[in-house]
Amino acid sequence: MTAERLEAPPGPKYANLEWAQGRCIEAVERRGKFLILPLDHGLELIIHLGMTGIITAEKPERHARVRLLLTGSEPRQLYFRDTRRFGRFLVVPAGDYRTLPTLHSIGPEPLSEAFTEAHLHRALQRSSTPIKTYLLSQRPVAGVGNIYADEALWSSKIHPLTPAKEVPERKVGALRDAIRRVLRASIEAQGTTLNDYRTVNGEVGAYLSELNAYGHEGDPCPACGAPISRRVVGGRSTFYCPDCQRPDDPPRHRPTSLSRRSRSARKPTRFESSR
DNA sequence: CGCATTTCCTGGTAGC
DNA sequence: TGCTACCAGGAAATGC
Repeated sequence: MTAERLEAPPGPKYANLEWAQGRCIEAVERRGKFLILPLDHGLELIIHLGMTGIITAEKPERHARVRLLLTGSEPRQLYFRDTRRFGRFLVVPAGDYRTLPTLHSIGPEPLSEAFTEAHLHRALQRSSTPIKTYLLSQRPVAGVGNIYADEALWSSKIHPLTPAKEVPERKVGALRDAIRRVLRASIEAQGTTLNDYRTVNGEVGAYLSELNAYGHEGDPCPACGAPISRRVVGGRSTFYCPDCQRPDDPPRHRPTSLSRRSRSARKPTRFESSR
């Protein structure tokens, strides 16, 4: 194969493409959101699609960053198109992730047996950063992005600003299960298309219609009817139910319209008061 | 080291 | 219509 840099400036996001010259792709693997393609001669091709990246056999009219020439018995061309340049496409010595620090500290695959409640509990004990931000760091578990962090926290009734180590022990199992359930369901629906995302076959993902919190500011919470709130956490849009996801214990029973009314006059929660 | 904030990047759109 | 301002977010860089 060969890999040719097209509309892409020099820099760490598209590094060492010349090393791919003459190499063979030996496998296609994945860790979290990173694609890892082991090459011969002890190299690896690392691809991260970012927000808008896609691998396509058709030459894109715009934003083609890399062209791969596969020189097998049946030569093929593949293009990496990446409108917003949030993606990466680079060659590294196998396992040398010095320019990809997230791959150093990435957590277990969410759908693997390694991602247990005990693992998540231990991981959460290590950080006092807000649980939402910590999930996005990829450290406790791989592959959770902004949408699925919000959905999993909504499902497990955890306020996104809760310091990771303060997530109640009894909710850790629910969070682990919610992460797995949400990711499985989204994969089943071919992902979530807000604007740009397309599957490898060019189709939109249908999980958008299954979202309970993300993007639903002001809409009634599907669980309790309270309006979904939005605020910025760690620089990212964050949607949550201020009633289901209270910092302290959630209601024990399904709320009635009477108890909802009474809660609307409740004192601000610890996170609301620090705004 | 931990944690918070800023940066990268383009296209779509709200508002005037 | 044309302009500016802002928003979307994964991961790295920067600041303290």
